Amino acid sequence: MPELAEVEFYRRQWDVGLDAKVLQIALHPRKRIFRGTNTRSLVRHLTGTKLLRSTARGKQMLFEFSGENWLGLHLGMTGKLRVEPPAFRAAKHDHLVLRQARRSLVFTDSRQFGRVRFHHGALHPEWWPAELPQIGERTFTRSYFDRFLDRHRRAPIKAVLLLQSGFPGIGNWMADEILWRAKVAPARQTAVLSNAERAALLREVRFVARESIRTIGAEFSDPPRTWLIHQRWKRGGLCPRDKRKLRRATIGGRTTAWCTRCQR
DNA sequence: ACCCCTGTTCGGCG
DNA sequence: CCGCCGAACAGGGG
Repeated sequence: MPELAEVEFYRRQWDVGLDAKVLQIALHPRKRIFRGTNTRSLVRHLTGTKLLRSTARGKQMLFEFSGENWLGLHLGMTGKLRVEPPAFRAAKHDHLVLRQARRSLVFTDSRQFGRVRFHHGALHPEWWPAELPQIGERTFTRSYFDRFLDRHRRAPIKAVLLLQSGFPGIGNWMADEILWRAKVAPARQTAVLSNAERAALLREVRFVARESIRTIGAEFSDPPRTWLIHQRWKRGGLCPRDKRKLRRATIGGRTTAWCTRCQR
């Protein structure tokens, strides 16, 4: 499920638990979701702390707790955050439950492609990409964008848009949406893109990120009906612009939908 | 039953 | 060492 805007939506689900203490923590340390994480340390340090704030960078979320404690969550393909009553019983895929007096904060992920990390210390954890320019920040400039594309000249632009080290938060549907709006075919190598095509791509990267956060990120409401996302998984889905049947193929390792007429 | 999947990581190859 | 690709991870839904 989760790309930039969905991550933002789920992060906010736990806002109701801000400024409240974590009384108890329920987890199963052997689950794959905790790979590489010291769960004993997590439980020992986090119990009794207060949830102070949270942020997201791309698809990664960071929850800060009192006493210099940091919980990193990644939703993978099927992760979700939600809130349940205090005495709620965790179901099979509810891998982490933070009990507060008034509620339980729940992290669930059936496929466990997501991840739970923990860090105790005064500064951000080393795995937190604090310096990586985010789409929508002033640091995400045309020259930064160009330099990233130039480092991946032989790859199809679709694959490059999916690289989290350059486009934090972009996932499969957003990449298709961006390419469709910019009228660029997904298999084009970045090396052959014109200056005008690069400009269009950067413009649409920003637009799709901003608009999806405004709609999906705030209320999980649908993006405008004219967006490709509403057509791309339908059998016989049509290009919203010229009503031609969308083509589907695997590009950059992922199923890709595009219009062969308006994307060149 | 069978095929599909909004993500990341790792090993192989050039 | 770098960039690119395909497989693997795991479970649920159509």
